[in-house]
Amino acid sequence: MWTLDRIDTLKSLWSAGRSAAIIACELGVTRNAVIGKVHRLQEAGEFDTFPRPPGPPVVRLPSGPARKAPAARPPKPPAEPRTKPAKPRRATLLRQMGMDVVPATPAQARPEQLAAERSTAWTRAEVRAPGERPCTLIELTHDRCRWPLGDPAAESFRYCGGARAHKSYCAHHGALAYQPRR
DNA sequence: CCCTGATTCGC
DNA sequence: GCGAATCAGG
Repeated sequence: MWTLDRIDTLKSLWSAGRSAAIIACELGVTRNAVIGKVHRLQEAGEFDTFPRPPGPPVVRLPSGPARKAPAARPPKPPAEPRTKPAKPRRATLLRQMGMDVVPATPAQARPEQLAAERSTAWTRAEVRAPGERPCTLIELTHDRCRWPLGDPAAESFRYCGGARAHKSYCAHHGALAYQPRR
């Protein structure tokens, strides 16, 4: 069911450049459900202030070197006919959500990956806002600021959680998010 | 084959 | 309104 909270989460994650598959995993629905809802919100004019920013997604997958192919494989037995279409594997979706994407030590991080992370909007959220009460997605209710803090792929990722004042944000972050045309 | 969003249309 | 199935593409 698309509650107000879930719609806000959808808008927040979609606007942050997260893919439909990732948002779907977060909300416990399918990718089609997410895409369909986004389209309906746009149709209803509800997404005017939540455009998907142009450019590549905020969280990028490493395009990494190809895995080594196994030397030889025994011939596969003919597959059983499927009764149901295959669902996307959860492991794949989790991998997409950023798990295992960042190497254990910074020294092992590939330069292009670090560059991609530096260029994301998330690194702008270093400044502490007044009234900030960092919270997880689960704790993020409708009346709390949805400004993202830190790397969404990291365990430490939080939302601002301050009192909602302007659109989806507290007064401080609302002023950052919505600036008058200069 | 991995993935992406877009569209249609029965429910 | 919802979202599975399908489509079109990287």
